[in-house]
Amino acid sequence: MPQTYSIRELAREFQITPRALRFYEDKQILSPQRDGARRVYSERDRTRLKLTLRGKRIGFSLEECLEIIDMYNPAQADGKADDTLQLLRLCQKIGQHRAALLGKMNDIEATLKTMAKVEQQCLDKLVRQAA
Amino acid sequence: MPQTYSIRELAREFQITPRALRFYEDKQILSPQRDGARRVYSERDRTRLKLTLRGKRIGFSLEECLEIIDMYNPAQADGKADDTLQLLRLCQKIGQHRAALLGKMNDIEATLKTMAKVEQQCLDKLVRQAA
DNA sequence: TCTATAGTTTACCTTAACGTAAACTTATTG
DNA sequence: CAATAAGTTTACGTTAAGGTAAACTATAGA
Repeated sequence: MPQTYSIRELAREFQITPRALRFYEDKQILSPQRDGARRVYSERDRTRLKLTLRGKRIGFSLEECLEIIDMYNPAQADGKADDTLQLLRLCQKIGQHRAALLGKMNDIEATLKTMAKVEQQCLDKLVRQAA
Repeated sequence: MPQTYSIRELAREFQITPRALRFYEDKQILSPQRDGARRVYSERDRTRLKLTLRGKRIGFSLEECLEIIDMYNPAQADGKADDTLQLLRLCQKIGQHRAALLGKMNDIEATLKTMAKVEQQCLDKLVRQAA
């Protein structure tokens, strides 16, 4: 039988509160099963949560996270499958997201460079003071 | 004489509103001079704005942006200059920020990998449909 | 049986980052 | 001189992402 998790287990593992998990459910990011009234999270929920938190860390809103996750999640294997147009649109979206991510990478690299400079100046001063 | 900018010029250049610029001033990020009542932004303000927007794009709050900018800005050349302890603390902070940024880079790379996979699957399907 | 412990829903509160509207002041221009 | 256009302050509104409190249920252990 497949792994499942209680709300507290997931909360503890990812260092968030149960409230946040319920909130994400409200936002359609998670959709746990129920055991009576209790939420029972599946491995799929756990994965979606992980991706959500990853998205948040790089500055995406929950709405954006949801869009990205749903996009990359071929769970919609409904009857008629994806038609050509859908697939092409997906490719377009991927291109856009890739551009956004590469932009963020550039921003990070630029910041890292500045930091390295400041660190050098800083160390130089320290050396001079210790001399 | 040094370059200066009106609120509208800066707003247009960075695709934000004058309101946002006033807001950043309120948050101590910018501190434009005045010509009567009008704000006159210096090159320094422009740079700080640029760094702020860069920080925002990689998911930092305005408060974090301010901290980072002030840290990397050796404008506090006050009388007694930086003492050893201050410099060491700065190095520590830089280390922390670097770790955060590297973490974000990893998150981005992981996302890019997933995207590439999905794109491949997508293109495979398209090829099959077109065949 | 009493009491922790984990869980639930409902509902209002909070913070960040602005948006929006009102009411008013210069500066320029037809 | 009237009318834009750009700017100002003050103040209330809004959205996202939860926090927090109240009131209640279910279950496991002393």
